[in-house]
Amino acid sequence: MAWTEERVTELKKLWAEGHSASQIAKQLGGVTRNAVIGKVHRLGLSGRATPSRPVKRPPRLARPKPQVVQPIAATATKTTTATPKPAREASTPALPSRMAPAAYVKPKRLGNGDMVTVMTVQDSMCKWPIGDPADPDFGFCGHASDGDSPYCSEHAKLAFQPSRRSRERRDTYGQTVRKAG
DNA sequence: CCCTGATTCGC
DNA sequence: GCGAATCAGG
Repeated sequence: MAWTEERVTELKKLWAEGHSASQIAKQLGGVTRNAVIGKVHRLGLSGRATPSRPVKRPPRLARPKPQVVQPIAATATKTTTATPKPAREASTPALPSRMAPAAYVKPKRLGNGDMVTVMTVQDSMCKWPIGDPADPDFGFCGHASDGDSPYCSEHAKLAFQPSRRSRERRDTYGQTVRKAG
């Protein structure tokens, strides 16, 4: 497929609209995304609004030649192919930068008893939810958790009950909940 | 493993 | 000029 003026125009348009190279290639048809990118570069309109990163990588080495077929030359000039083992780079001295644990924030009385909030709950504290997450007063139990459990011994019992009869219907919990953060 | 754009280079 | 191969990264 040749790059006719029309196709180039379309390419420019789609590219300007922010479509990805693969999208454009798909729409134009007959070309791969590589072709699109190549054309885009040749047209000199490569850097639009870079989707994510500025990406400034150092110059890449020239494309190594695969040299798939290697018929044995009559005049064997190359005797041995030295295979230099890439010496293991010196490992970066790991910085012992360990973040100091956040200062313990003593749960204040929020009018919710011993409850802690999402801001104050932390490790070793029972994370059993109290109240409605949508509620401003929502918080957690906050009692000492039971070992590895995220809950205190009391709530752990509630949290890990064997099974609820059976989950006859799985309607409510499909994949609907995803961004309830 | 999916995707993205970037680059090189044989054609 | 073209685009596959490859790279570098999200």
